Amino acid sequence: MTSRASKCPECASRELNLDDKRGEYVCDDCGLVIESDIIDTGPEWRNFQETNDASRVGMPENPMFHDKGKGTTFEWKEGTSGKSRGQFYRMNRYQNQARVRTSVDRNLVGALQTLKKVASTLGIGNQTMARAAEIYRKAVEARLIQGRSNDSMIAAAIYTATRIAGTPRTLAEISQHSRVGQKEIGRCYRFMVKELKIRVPPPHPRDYVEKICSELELPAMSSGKAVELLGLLDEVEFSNGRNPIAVAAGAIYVASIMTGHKRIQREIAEVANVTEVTIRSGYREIVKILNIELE
DNA sequence: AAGACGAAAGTGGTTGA
DNA sequence: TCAACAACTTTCGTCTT
Repeated sequence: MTSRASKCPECASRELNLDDKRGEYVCDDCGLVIESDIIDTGPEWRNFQETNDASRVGMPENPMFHDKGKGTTFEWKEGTSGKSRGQFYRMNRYQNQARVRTSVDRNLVGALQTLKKVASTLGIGNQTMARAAEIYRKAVEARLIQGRSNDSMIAAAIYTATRIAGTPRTLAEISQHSRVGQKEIGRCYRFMVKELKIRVPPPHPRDYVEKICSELELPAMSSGKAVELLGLLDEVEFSNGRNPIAVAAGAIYVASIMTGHKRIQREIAEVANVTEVTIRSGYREIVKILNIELE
């Protein structure tokens, strides 16, 4: 049984949504702000935008650089004389030494490279990658890395970021691309989320529909139908305690038949990484609950 | 032959005493 | 800490088209 940790303490609703700009979780039903100041992904130049004070506040921070892109580099152009070239070289070197001085920064330099590599082989977008970097930075700053390997914490940060972004990757997927075992990633994830007080919404079957459907080359009509079915299933809390991927797979099977683009159970089972048996029992329950006649 | 079906036994994680 | 438990997997023989 999968536990559903995040519930609204006020009205017990499970509809908690992340307000990206404000870094808050808000209950859809009663509007209660569950926790604030989680991760601020908004631009850092609000001072300039929100007031008429035109003071210069610098570029938005880029979490993919260990110093968030704030460092200075000195450049020379073709034709600069040998003497000043040497000067520029020294200036850059001092500057770089200064930038990488603290232990946090030293850790971050290598880690962000690894993070980028792992995330891009997983096909994770820049937004989510940046969020993972931000989470990882917080973990380093909170001294959570000691006793754990960098790589496993990087993997955990990526896992967390994809879940928050609503495009969750499985532990197995991340494990495959990162040389860290699933269990280890899971352990680090739980530890990190707890220590940094990050609220991660439970994954919804809907989050997996796009990915599975596109791998099956199903048209938007079918994925739309699947999402629609999942919406109806929500009303009876069908997916409670179930593997959301399995639920999504079952709904997609039904939707593929209903929309005339049938995919066989084995195909769906393969891309969703569940067994045919699971899809079978899932979809049988779905058609029963929703009173759907197939064929 | 391909696809769907479901029984039986086993696994790993959660729950509640 | 441990047993009970639901969901899920693996395996495999059977039914349907």
